[in-house]
Amino acid sequence: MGGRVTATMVARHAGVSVATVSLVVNGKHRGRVSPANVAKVRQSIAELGYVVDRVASSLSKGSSDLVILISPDISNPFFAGVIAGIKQVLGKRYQLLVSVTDDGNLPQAQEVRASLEFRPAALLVFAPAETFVDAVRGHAPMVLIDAPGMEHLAPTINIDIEASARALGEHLTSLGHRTFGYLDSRTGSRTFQMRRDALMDQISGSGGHESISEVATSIVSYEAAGEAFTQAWPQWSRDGVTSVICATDIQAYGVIGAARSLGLAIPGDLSVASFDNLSYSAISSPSLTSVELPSVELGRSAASVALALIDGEAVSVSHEVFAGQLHVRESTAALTTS
Amino acid sequence: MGGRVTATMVARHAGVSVATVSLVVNGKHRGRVSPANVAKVRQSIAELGYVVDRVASSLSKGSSDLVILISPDISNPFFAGVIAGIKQVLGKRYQLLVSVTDDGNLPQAQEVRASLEFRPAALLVFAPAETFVDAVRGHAPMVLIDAPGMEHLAPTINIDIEASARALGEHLTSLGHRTFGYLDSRTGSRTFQMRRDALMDQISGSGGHESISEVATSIVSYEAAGEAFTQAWPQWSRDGVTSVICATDIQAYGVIGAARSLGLAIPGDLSVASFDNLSYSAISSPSLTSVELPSVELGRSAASVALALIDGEAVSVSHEVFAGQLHVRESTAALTTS
DNA sequence: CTGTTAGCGCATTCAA
DNA sequence: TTGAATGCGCTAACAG
Repeated sequence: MGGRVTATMVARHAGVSVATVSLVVNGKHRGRVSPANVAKVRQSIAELGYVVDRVASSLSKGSSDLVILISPDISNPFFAGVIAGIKQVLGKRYQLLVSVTDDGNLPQAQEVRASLEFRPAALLVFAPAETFVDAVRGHAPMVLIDAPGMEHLAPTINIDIEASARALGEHLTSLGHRTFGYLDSRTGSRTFQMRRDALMDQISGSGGHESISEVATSIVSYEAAGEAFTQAWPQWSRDGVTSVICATDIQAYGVIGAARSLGLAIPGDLSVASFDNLSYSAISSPSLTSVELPSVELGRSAASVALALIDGEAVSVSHEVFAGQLHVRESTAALTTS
Repeated sequence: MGGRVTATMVARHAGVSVATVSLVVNGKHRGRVSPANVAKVRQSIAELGYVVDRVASSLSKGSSDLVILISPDISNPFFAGVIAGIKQVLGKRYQLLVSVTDDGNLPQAQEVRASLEFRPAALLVFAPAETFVDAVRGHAPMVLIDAPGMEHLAPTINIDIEASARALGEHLTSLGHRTFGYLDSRTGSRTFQMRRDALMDQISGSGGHESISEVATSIVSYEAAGEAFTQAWPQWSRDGVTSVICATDIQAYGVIGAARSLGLAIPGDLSVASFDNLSYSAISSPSLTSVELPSVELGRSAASVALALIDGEAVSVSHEVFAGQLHVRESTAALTTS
């Protein structure tokens, strides 16, 4: 306390005015401040240990240097990749504020509005609910991540989930599977819905194949997924389900764990596959067949668009799409018995 | 743009002064504003869609409602637990800003200073380096998490890593293991050092037992750990190592993967154990013997102390300690052959 | 109880 | 090229 160094103190120390100090610290002194004064100011700044007060600066400028990412669930390591990508592109100039929604819910208008109170330079919203966009109304540049179907609302970075889902469907049908159980994510994000829809399209569209027998739902957690599976299995078993597909890897782990408890062999009795391709999926036992989602690229791209928006470039509702990649591993196998 | 509603506009709309509006929005109107005016203000706020500008508010008050967590590595799911715990306690009043350090480095003075620019209500620093504390000097209340040996600098929440490490050591020695390899974390945090030291104490102190033969080091990543193990194994093998202990679960996964590539059976040829007890550790194959670290409790406790500090309570350099819990699983087994 | 006033620290006019 | 003055929107002290 009391230890705060202000621009006024620097100005006095350097024998110049606050305005001069401001110009120097913001690098706007090209031909506006004499080299001698620039040097004096720099010296004083160093001696006094002055740091710009971003709060005051933000108030004066009308917007902060904060880029806020609103994301539904960072317990999924997938987000670590997204965040890493964002940070790479943002660099030192902007601080990333990660605002986590409660309980894996989709970002709502409320969260967006709360974030707006900080006058962020930009807002990155992951898998938003459909209803929230009005809240923003040109208050801050906004980029949507993984929000298929919302491209008309704001620049959006999407995963080409359809192609990936199809690839997964093809893989499983080619192994002889005909009846599937699907474990969805309860957050109800569009992206999850599309994963499921594209899969069902592929499977039922392959001619003569039965469609997914039933859809169980759980929040994205190991335990919840295990419980959901345990509950669904009696019915699924009667329906002849030979393969379970999960919206996320974490849920697949839960299913595998629960299936073991039920005495099922993976992939002998049941094939399991999912979306995310976390690192562990390569080494788990059985290793997990999974669709790799380009998390880092997603983050990088979103941040790039945000920067362009901040700089006033009229990003024409860009709609970038990154493709996923299917990794076939031990958890899926051909149907051996009938 | 142009759409920003200010307190002045609300005041005019409600026919009162800005001061009254301020009192109402801050809930400080108990006996200071007439019920009639409170109602009018509330009404106007709703009609106009007014939101407090936290930037201006922060400048005026001298500190923001931001609680900043500086953490070295959110790609480790362990942190998701810590963050969840913090958010539980912080509630709606304070926003949590997660500031991730680059590349899994320990939080340095630089990160702390940058965070200070936002005038946070409090700072939570995870596994800090020893050199950084001067940067804060009473600018903001600070709580250290998992920082053994730094209790004299600030209120600290620690894991009782010694007891856990001892439990792990006992488990392994009781299985007949006498020679150990240890895979450390390169970040060099005190907590990692203590994990190792306590283990060595236990092992060598058990009388007649050989101590850990050698210490390999890697950053906390699956790949790096695998490489470190592959490099260390020839020597370890000659030394008679029968058990490898890792500073984190993620590294243990790497070791298990690498060991497999070398044709080693786990736990037949080699027992593996570690610290963290991530969810996956229960279902990996072999499932992993691991010390559970109380991540959520850690976060909750740190946030509680932070709130107390914010409220001006003189937290007497509290030094809370949470115990870990050993989960024995398949990756460790008794020595069968000699 | 209520309104008026004076900053918070900085960026940005506008004169000089 | 520089400095003094103004305002960003709000809170807190003060006066009514």
